[in-house]
Amino acid sequence: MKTFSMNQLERYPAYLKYFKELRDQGVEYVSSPRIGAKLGYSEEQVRKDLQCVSVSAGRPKRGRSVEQLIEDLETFLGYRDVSGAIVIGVGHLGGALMNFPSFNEMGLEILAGFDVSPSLIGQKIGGKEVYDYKRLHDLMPKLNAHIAIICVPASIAQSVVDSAVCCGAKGIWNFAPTHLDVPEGVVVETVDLASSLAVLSHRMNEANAKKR
Amino acid sequence: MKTFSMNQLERYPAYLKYFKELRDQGVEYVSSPRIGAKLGYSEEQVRKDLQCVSVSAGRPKRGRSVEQLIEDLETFLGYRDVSGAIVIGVGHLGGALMNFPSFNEMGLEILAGFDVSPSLIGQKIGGKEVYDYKRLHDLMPKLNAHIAIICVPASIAQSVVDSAVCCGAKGIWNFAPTHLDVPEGVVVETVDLASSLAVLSHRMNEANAKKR
DNA sequence: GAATTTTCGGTAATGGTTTACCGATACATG
DNA sequence: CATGTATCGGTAAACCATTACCGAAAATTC
Repeated sequence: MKTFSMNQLERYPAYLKYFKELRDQGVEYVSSPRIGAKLGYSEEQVRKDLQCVSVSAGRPKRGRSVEQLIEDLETFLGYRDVSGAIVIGVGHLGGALMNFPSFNEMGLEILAGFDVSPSLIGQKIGGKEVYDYKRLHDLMPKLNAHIAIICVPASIAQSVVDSAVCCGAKGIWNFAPTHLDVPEGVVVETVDLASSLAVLSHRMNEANAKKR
Repeated sequence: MKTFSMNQLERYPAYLKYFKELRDQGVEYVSSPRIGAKLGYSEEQVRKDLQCVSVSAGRPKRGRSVEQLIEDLETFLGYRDVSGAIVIGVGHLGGALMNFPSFNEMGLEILAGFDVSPSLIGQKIGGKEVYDYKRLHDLMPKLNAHIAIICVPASIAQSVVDSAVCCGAKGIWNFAPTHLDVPEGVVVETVDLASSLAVLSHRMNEANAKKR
């Protein structure tokens, strides 16, 4: 197995999803050009991406085994070892994530939510209990959760993260629009809607300018 | 103004957010090293990033004018011209986006939602009406919405996007976990949670492996 | 007002990612 | 069984992004 870049890593889930579709359709083999056409990548890029994660080689004129690719990618992405996570901040977004059905397929299990709002504490959202945020120190270690999903306002996100790290969080999935500092050994991944929107707007302007 | 990359574009919203915080604190000037320390970038990168969007030069020993930076970035990011958008699929996620308060600050105005569920049609979510999806062709042009925010299941996302494009959508903000094909002149930006999670998991594994 | 410090802008070097190309190989076809 | 074609893996080139460096300039200090 070769080395791979962050960009490649970001593409792998899309490959896996497509391969599962193919499997459901009964397709046994798939070629790089076909994959590229479907997902919007060049065939060279597809080949290079898959070479990094695939144990077996592709066969000329046929392509690669769909079943094998799925196995390789699931193993590579860690979808077969489940990590426990908690959601901190069960507002609209936090609640939506707790209701998200497909995290389980990705090796992520949301175990519980935490919030300060009395109207939420004790409720079940997406089948998981919402606990009082005060009980984080007590419950997070017991739940054996290593990922904290941060859905609180930006203004308090840093202090919430500090608490989560203190309770044993090794990964922070940050949905608050702010940069977070964490100690060595803890990882932060931020989902930044503002960035995504900036890219969309910019490309829309570009497309519009080109037209004229 | 120089050329800039997509990566830089993604960083600009974070800069802007920080500069607004500084303004609220009454800070008038800010230097690149200070910005970098706060946001986790190198000072060289900050300088290069800001040189691309800033009209005025920074001053040695002082830095750049916070007020000027905010103006430059807001103009550059298009936060001063508002685009109308609609949400298609008012489930947990779509509803959360309709309730999101800060899109207005980013030049995005959500005008309405569309869904097929009778229990949602006619409701108000985040102060905006939810209409029957059947009325998309009728209403989308009247609303003058150019962005469609896709929050439907992946299986129907492509057909929904085709309809939205047909109704005049020039930009697609895609929250469905699937690749979408659109005609020339239309832009798609996908928010891919699976990718983000893959990066988080991978970096957690790396951090964990390093520790030993 | 001279010396020191901080930050600046610009350019060069580095590192990383994507694209392009090429000979080899397995399958399909006649 | 020979020929043609689609796809493969690998390597080289091109492209883009980040990092490092340096002389200059504005503010501060003495």
